[in-house]
Amino acid sequence: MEKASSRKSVVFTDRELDVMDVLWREGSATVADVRESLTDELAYTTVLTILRTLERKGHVAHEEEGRAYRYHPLVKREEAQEGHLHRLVRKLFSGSSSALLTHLLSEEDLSEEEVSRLRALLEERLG
Amino acid sequence: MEKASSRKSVVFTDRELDVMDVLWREGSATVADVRESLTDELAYTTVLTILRTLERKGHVAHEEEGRAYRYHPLVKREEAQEGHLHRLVRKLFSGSSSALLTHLLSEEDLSEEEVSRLRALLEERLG
DNA sequence: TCCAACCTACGAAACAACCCGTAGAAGCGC
DNA sequence: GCGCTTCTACGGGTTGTTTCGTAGGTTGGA
Repeated sequence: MEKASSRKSVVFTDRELDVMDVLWREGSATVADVRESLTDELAYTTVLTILRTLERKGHVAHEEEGRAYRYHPLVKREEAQEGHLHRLVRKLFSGSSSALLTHLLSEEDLSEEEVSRLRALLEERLG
Repeated sequence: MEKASSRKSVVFTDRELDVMDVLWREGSATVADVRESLTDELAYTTVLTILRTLERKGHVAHEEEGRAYRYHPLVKREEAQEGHLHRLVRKLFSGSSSALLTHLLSEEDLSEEEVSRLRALLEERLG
């Protein structure tokens, strides 16, 4: 009997990611906080709706703070990164992480500093 | 005046990716071909609809072959990889490619061979 | 007290993704 | 010719995303 990992990979929509990004950066935030931190100008109720959706999906929770709600993330940024990354690898890179890495190394513009940091990481990995 | 890069980054939906994957692997394919190559069992017309959508979006084109259509991709897999990757980096990794690389190196299971291949790539990059 | 400001709840419109059924054209076999 | 198969065209249903307006509650101050 296959006992699969019961953890479902975490994936967000574009707008949800914008909102989650604020929560991850600030730790927690009210609706007004989120709205102010977003680069796109959205109506107050729009932000609230997104947060309510995220809560329904189990990605955030809230507690009352005065007459407002304070929302905080229930999933870590790292989990989302992993979820989206796995998806990308599976769907576009034929399941090969190294193909993605190769692509990144050759296509993206990395600073000298970044390159050498990666090299250090690889060395450690090989060590 | 800001003259932005006129190239819009190529992004596909999940199902579209499934279909594009077939076209990229086979070079070109008829509706029936695509349908057979897909792992999920979809109705014939469903596959056709997806292909027509992709054509409307300018991602594939077709020519007649006998009484059927033969579809072929207009965008390269690499372009899609780049598009999705950029999106991921921008939305989840704060625009830092190296953060993604670091994540990949530490989290994913890479074979020894893959690791050394990457090291070679990195050396080349540094040289 | 009463109004303006701010909050949540709710509904709904617009659009896209996803899936498929039916209609109708075209060809093959008998 | 006639029926069966195979193909495209088209429309529609369901669900999810995104956006916002309106309603109604609460609070702080004039």
